[in-house]
Amino acid sequence: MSPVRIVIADDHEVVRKGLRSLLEEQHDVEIVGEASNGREAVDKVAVLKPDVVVLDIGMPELNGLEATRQIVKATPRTEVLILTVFETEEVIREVLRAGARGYVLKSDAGRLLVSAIEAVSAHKPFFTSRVSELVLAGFLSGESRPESDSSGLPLTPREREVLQLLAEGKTNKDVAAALGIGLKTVETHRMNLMSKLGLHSVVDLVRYAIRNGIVAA
Amino acid sequence: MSPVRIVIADDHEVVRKGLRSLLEEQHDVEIVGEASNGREAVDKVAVLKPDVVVLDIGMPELNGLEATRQIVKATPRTEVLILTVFETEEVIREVLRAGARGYVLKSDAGRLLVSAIEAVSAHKPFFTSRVSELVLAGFLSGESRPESDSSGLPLTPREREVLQLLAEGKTNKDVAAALGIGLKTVETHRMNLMSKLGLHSVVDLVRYAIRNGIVAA
DNA sequence: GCCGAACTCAGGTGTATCCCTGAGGCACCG
DNA sequence: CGGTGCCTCAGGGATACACCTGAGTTCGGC
Repeated sequence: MSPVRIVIADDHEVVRKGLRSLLEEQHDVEIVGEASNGREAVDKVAVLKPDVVVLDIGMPELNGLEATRQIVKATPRTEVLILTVFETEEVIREVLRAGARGYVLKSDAGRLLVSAIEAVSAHKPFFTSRVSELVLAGFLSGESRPESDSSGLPLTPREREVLQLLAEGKTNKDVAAALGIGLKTVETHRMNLMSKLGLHSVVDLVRYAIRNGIVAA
Repeated sequence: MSPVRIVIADDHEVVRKGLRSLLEEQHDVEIVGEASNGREAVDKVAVLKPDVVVLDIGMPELNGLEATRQIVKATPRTEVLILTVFETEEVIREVLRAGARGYVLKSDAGRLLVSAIEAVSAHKPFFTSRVSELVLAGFLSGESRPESDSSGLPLTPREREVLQLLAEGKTNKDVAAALGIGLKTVETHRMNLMSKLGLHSVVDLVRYAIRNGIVAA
């Protein structure tokens, strides 16, 4: 059986070289190319047509999400395996929807990455446990429990507005004044936000808002 | 000549394993330990007393800056080499001032990391070119001020520690438990923090911590 | 014209926070 | 050996937040 041919895309050279070294310890894989941004990844995959491309999400030029879309379209026989630090539900859902078959967090064990490559190269999906939870929750909420929506929901415009103001450091009272609505209404929005996002404090809301670009850090 | 003994600290397992694999290709280095957060790094360095500790900056529990301070104080014979994605002047200055001897960006070449370890293990400083520019610029632009300090009041080590834990979403009670101190003590630290920084809520503290790289967003 | 989704508001209970004052132990330093 | 800075902890009062239930409005769509 011929070795699994892989292209690695990550904007940090040290990380790429580390991954290359780590993966080449396996005798049945071959790193045929590297890319330091999304556009380069798309091009190299199109030329080299590897079995698997390992993609980071936070990359310049073209991010991993958009790169996934283009690779899936242009080189459908190459499987996409995401390797990143992001673990917010939005990002995971979007990238899986775009066609990625695997999702591994950088905080996961190195051995998991090897397993993920084995699985994905055999055209089987592979998710890290934390990602699996989210995928499963989305599956359940879509299939059996129509009402339980602790995840997988869009925020309403008003909720985003409240979230942004809260993340800017305003108190409930400040937000109420800014929007010209009652204090209790703001509290309701905040409660709904935390419920939808699975968070439990303003601090978490702020971190979420910054991570998702709703406010600048 | 005996091999250079190294401890690696990075919160991403995949990255640690990659670095280990990359560095062990050199016959003259030995990875004697790994840590996934700053506190663990400080502890392992104290026990293992390696020649070099490779530290990431964005780590939970205790960030790389604070870890550097504690390592330099507790285990002065171990040289600190920073390996991170941060390249803002403020962060670089702070960590070098804290006692780090080397600074390499994750976007730099893997070969540079090897060179850096060689230099640092020989007790010689090593900077990436981009870092060198900043260091030089700072040197030229008159680092004449004695040691008064950057902006406003200096935070004590304990305060920075409390700040980071709070910014990670922990409540006062959580922080008290994590540090093994009383709830009231945490409240005092928090009060002093807000007073020193001119802030008035935990949300502001979180934003401050993220802006200044004390915690990752 | 009814239904659902979004927005609005209220009451209540418990916990967390903010801010103040005060104070003991400890290490370092002139 | 007294001073200073840091860490530790306490009491208490005012405010804000977390979580719950319930409910009226508007507006667009089937």
